[in-house]
Amino acid sequence: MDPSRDAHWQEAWAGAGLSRGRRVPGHRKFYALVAYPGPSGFLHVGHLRGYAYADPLHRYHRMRGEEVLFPFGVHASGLPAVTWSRKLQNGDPSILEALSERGIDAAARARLEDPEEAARFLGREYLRVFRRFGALIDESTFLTTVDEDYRAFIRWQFHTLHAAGALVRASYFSSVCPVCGPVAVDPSETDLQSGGDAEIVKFTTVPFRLDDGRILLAATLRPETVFGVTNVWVAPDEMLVVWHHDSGAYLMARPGAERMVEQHGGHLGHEVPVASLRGRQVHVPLRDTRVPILESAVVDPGIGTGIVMSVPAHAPADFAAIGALSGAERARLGAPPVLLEIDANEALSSSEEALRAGEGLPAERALRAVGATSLAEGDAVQEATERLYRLEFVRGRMTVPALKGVPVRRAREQVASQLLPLGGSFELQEFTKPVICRNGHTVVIRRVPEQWFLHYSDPDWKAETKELASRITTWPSEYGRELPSILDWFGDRPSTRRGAWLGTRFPLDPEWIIEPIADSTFYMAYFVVRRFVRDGRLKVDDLSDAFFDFVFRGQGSGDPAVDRGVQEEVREEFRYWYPLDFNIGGKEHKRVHFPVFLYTHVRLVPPELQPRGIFVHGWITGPAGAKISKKEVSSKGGKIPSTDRAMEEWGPDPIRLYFLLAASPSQDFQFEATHVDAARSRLGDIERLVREAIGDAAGPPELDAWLESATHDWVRRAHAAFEATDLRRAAEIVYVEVPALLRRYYTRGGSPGRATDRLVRAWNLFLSPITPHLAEEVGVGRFSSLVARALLPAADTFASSPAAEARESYLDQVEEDLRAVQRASEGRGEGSAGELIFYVADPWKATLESWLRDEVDRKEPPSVRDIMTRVKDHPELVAHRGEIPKYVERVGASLRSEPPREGPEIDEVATLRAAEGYLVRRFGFRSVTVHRESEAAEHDPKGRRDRARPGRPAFYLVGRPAPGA
RNA sequence: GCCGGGGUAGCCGAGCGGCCAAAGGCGGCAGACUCAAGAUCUGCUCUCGCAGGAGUACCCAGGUUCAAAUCCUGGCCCCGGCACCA
Repeated sequence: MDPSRDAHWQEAWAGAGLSRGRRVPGHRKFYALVAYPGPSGFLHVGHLRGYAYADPLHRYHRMRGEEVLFPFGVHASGLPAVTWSRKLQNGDPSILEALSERGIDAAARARLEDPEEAARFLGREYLRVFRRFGALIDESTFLTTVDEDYRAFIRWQFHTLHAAGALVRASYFSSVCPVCGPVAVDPSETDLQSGGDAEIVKFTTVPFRLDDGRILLAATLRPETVFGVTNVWVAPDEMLVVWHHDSGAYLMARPGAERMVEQHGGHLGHEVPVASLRGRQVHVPLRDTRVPILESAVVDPGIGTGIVMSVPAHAPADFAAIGALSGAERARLGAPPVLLEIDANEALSSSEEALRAGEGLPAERALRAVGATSLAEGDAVQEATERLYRLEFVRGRMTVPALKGVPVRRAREQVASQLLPLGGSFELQEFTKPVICRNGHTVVIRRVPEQWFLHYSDPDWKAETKELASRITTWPSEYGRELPSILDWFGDRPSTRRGAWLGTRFPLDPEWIIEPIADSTFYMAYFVVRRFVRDGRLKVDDLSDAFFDFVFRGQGSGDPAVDRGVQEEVREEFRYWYPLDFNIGGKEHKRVHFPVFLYTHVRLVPPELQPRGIFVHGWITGPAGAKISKKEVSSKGGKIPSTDRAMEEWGPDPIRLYFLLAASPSQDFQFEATHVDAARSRLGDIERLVREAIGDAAGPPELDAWLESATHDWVRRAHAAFEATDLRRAAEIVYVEVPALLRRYYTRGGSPGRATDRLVRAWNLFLSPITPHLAEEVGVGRFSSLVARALLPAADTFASSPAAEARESYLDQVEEDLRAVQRASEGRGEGSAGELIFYVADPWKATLESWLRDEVDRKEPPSVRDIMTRVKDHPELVAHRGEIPKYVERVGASLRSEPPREGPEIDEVATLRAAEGYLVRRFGFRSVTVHRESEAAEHDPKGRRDRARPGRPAFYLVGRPAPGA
């Protein structure tokens, strides 16, 4: 079809007001949306996937006569728009290019340096793209989460949640740039220059007291190994610093001390050179013993506190460091104690076994396993450390008297809690690698006191949410099974933060801004109200708590200052569209957005208004399943085209069809331009088939009956697939099966006429949900108004004829057999056959096979003996008793793996005779003749007629010599 | 580590106990059409074949079953999430 026509139909839909959701009392409704996107930049085709499912669902329901609502907004909260604006401000070339392509002049561009403006701009841009994609979005709902009316809504939501006891306060660790404010540390590096893949490690600090009362504060990941400490390491020639906290004074390296201040307060004091500690001893906590302070390069002063407790038996690095000491020093330390053992009953993997080979301390053996001998082999020592730690953590049990038999993972917690009352034991968090913010500052982890949390760990709230999760429909259903464990794992979440973020000020404390995940959990309800604001029937000032209490919860009588009638109308509107039928989103929402969406609805509305469904789709990936990178989306060489480029290249319908057919919605798949080409050419075929099928002449009655019946069947199945939101199945039926059916009808000798016309009318309508532009284009002249608002036919519009369908599948089977034989004879170079003679099985064989089938159903092996006993009493079969044993042998075994024959009996002879002309044409035979087995003796030179089975006629291909032979 | 998802023909991907040598597409081969190329259409695309069949196959190794790509056990490998990132 002509791609320039796409816009024509989009305007026609808009002109007809199709996208506008209307409340029609008494009509069924369908309300679904795609989880709104953040304004992080321009879109590529991958972003359209959710809409490729959402729009067909809406269109399907519209064509069932339901009222539908498909809203859209932009989740401007948080950093994405801020980051985008900053990039624009810094002259990011790809943004500048995209803007100039869209005709944005310098003045308009300058306005976009304001993040809120940028969010609105990108939102309108997304709307334009979705319109171009053919999605019928109700644009009167369009909002961003930084609009004042939305903020009023969010303030109400938080007042209400607070009143319901859903908010609590506690301290919290947050990644923050000391200059720019909070940042998200994640691999996408939206907020960062580098270090997005850093992980957070949590050290426990352990105090080692000097005789003078000062404390060396070591940091460890394995507090339980305090029982194996032989000495304390410090970095040679370093400077330590005193950290004052409460009444304590702790010595440690400066970087760690600074982290301690961030995370636990206090302040730093004077410096102390390591050299001044030389030769001194410290007391080991939880043990009545003293160990020496030693210097070693094993210590990196940047990690932890720069003070390391040495556990040579279990830490390969410590063992290696001891090896570098002088003999005298080593002698002073004595034999390092072994603290734990690996359960001998545990089955170990071969790599784990390797760690334990040979003699010596565990650390010694681990070093041997990786082939390291000295501290200089850093990577190998590191590997030994990681492998040994993992093994001991997962499989080890303590052997020290105080903790005998306790699994290491439990001992770790126990020791940590024993250390706590001693003072000086803190949690110290740090990144595994430097994290640098967008503006070049080093990101730190800071403790935020009095952070507001949403109290998702509340057992009652959680239980109610799990109950809701068990009621909703999920696609795929696996997600429904995952949800309970996700909800179990779900803990309290910070709901506010400070910094340069977009969002709504927290009404209970305007110092804080509501956190982006928390302000996007109930917005489905607000879309309904938004339309009234947009139409000017409500003003921002009208959106008071009293108003929302009434509209969403039916509490009170609304805001006295607002027109009563309008409030009641909004309430009605909300009651009409709610509950939400589907929340559609990518799999990234599985553990964050969808759970909080359920949680919030549980708190705010009664069960009958709580969500009905969640639809999760996978991602479009780059090669090898990797996440799409920036390079791949880049305008030139990128494999993933921008939305506009894709629309120009293919138009919306091929992409929509490609998305539906390429993979199951829940799976990730790689974008392949050649596959979109294929979808486009498939649509070309379909267009031709639809256009050619017009006519009103009757075809062969049996063929027409079959086509009619097959149509009954696919229409029924297509409805079932859409109703079950099995969109891929629906697409398969409409775009693969139906064209194949029509082609088969022609091959079988049908031609365009009344029968194809009827089929194609239904087909044309079914093309509309997924490829709406094509459906309109080919529907011109066939339908008086837009296809998009016509009603889909019911299956019963078409007469079902099991007999006609049985005849066709019989013929299918016959053709399959013929082809198998032809293949074999062609392999011998015999060329194609000239004559075809059929022998149709005698009726007694059907009786016999039904007996065999009985035995199979009873799970008995077919037995000649049993059959022969039954034959005795059966006059019809007695006559054939000579042939029966052979037949049972031949057919009995294969019957087991054949499906039972279903459907009505057919007249094989008549069916084959009716198909004579077809078979001649199809296979190029000179002639086709059909005999009953019992009457075929003189026409069966090769004795093939015995092979005939009910439903599988025997045949003889009278060979014709190959040309030239 | 924990929690998910996966490993299917040259490639992308359906299937998830018997109708499976495995949908659909891409790529490849052959034929039709064309002066030719492209586009389009038709057929083929694991191996063998003594006529509708046999053999080998769905990561590997075992097991359950009359029957396994599909169920179970154990390996190996890949991908994602792990907390504020929507």
